[in-house]
Amino acid sequence: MNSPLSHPRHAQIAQSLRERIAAGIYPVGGRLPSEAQLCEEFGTSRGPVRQAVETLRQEGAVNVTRGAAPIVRESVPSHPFQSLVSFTEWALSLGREPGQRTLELGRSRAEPDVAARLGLAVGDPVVTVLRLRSMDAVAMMLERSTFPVDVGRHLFDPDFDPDTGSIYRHLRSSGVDLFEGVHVIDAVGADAKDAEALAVAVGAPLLRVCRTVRGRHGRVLEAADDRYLPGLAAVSIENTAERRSSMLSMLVPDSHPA
Amino acid sequence: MNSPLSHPRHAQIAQSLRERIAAGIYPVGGRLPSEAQLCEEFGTSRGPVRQAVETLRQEGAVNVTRGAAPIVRESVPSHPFQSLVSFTEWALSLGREPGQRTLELGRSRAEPDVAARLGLAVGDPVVTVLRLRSMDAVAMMLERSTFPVDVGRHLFDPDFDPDTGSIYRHLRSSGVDLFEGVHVIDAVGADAKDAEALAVAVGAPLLRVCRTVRGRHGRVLEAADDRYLPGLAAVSIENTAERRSSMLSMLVPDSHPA
DNA sequence: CGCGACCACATGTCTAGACAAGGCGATTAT
DNA sequence: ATAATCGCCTTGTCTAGACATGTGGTCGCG
Repeated sequence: MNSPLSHPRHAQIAQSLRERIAAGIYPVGGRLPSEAQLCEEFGTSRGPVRQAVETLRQEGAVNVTRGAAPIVRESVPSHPFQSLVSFTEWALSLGREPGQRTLELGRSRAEPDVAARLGLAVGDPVVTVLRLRSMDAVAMMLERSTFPVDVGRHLFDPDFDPDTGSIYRHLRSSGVDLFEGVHVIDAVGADAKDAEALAVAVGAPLLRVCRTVRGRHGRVLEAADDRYLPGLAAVSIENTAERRSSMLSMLVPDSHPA
Repeated sequence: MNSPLSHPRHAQIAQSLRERIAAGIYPVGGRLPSEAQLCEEFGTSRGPVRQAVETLRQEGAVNVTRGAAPIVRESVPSHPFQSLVSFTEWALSLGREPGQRTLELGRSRAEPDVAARLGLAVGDPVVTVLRLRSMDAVAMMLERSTFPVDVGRHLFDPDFDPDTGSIYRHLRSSGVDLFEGVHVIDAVGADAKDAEALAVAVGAPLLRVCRTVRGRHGRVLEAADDRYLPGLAAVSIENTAERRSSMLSMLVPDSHPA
């Protein structure tokens, strides 16, 4: 019977703290109020307050130490899941104008590598998209995306224009539940298609991000290969000694060096 | 400091659960015992048990849903902080043999870019290391590392051999408290030094990881520029819709220095 | 045999209180 | 003036219990 239904108290408190930090009410380098003060202000016990502060700590917004109130960290804006999966959301969160030009869109049959990533058999039908993504009208990334047909068919909906809207927003509104993503990052030399679309020489270094997006029950809903122009984009990861990180691991291919 | 026996209960429970998952006692796809059962087994109230399960959830080891016991996820081994900062620890955690050859080691004066990252003035004295890192005797990465003098001076200790030991292990045992790291990842073309050390052509694509490691109070203790041969190493990041991630953000430089 | 309703059980959230351990400032001693 | 000390305050950990809410299997009905 809370006022904003379905939002638990700890989430409300966390959101309040986020907004106050963003507004400068709690300045960078300064301290948050103590848990006791927050308890009194929000009228709760320590549980929800501690959960809210813990959330902010995980987001990197505050530094928590025993014995003293949390310190507001220099702002590394944290990105919700959408920003990590959707180029459109990412650009908007940076205050920039996302753009896209669809170079190819159609049905085809899964190649072995894509089939493996999607969990399909080789030759199974899939939907593939090739889009050139830009930010503030500057070409930045070439996106090769592959969906199983029951997901990709939404891209042919009459109310969706792949040159205008965000694929992810459309998929979400179509009831596709994107839950988790794995990003594998490495460097590659531009192939012929990359070179033409991004206006670089063949073999020029590109930052490749292979995204594999799954639904809540683990089914792969998208396998993508994004190639970014270096210097325009980079991936930043932060971690501390306080906790293990499942979010980052460096991988070495199983195949041993030849 | 922290004796292993002084670990709080929730950490002990989390470690037990990790080991049981690794041993297959809780098989992948199966369910953990319910909180009530764990409470009884470990003789605690729900608090520590919930904290332990939450830790495993953040590490990506289990999927937690309301109404049913957590499901053990397909194992993506999570890496503690050390593995992300130390090439040696990383290699060992993969069961491989780390190697290194020190190409340069000495004192110099901070260039503008390094000075900015270390929080020093241009021309301040620093210690720089250039090492070729290998795994199972295969060259994999060229590491350019810079330390403030009061940190880097430990590299000249008579009991330390930069061609044998892990720099991080030595620094830690010298009392340097490495607490958090930021990794910025992009792609670059090999310069002359890279090309020679890694045996590739000038301009060949390399995966660059710029590490900035800080102590507990935010002081920068190391600024490094690691360049990996593509195909031998990649960075993997995982995140879900359940919570915001401060650990990954894609950056766009405001202006773009050569 | 198919299927919907139901219920036991699971996790999510919150309360109130207690003690332990560390930080930080004020006070005191050198 | 400087350094060590003391004590208050803050966070870390844990207990015991309560209610809300979602899952999944069972059982009965059609």
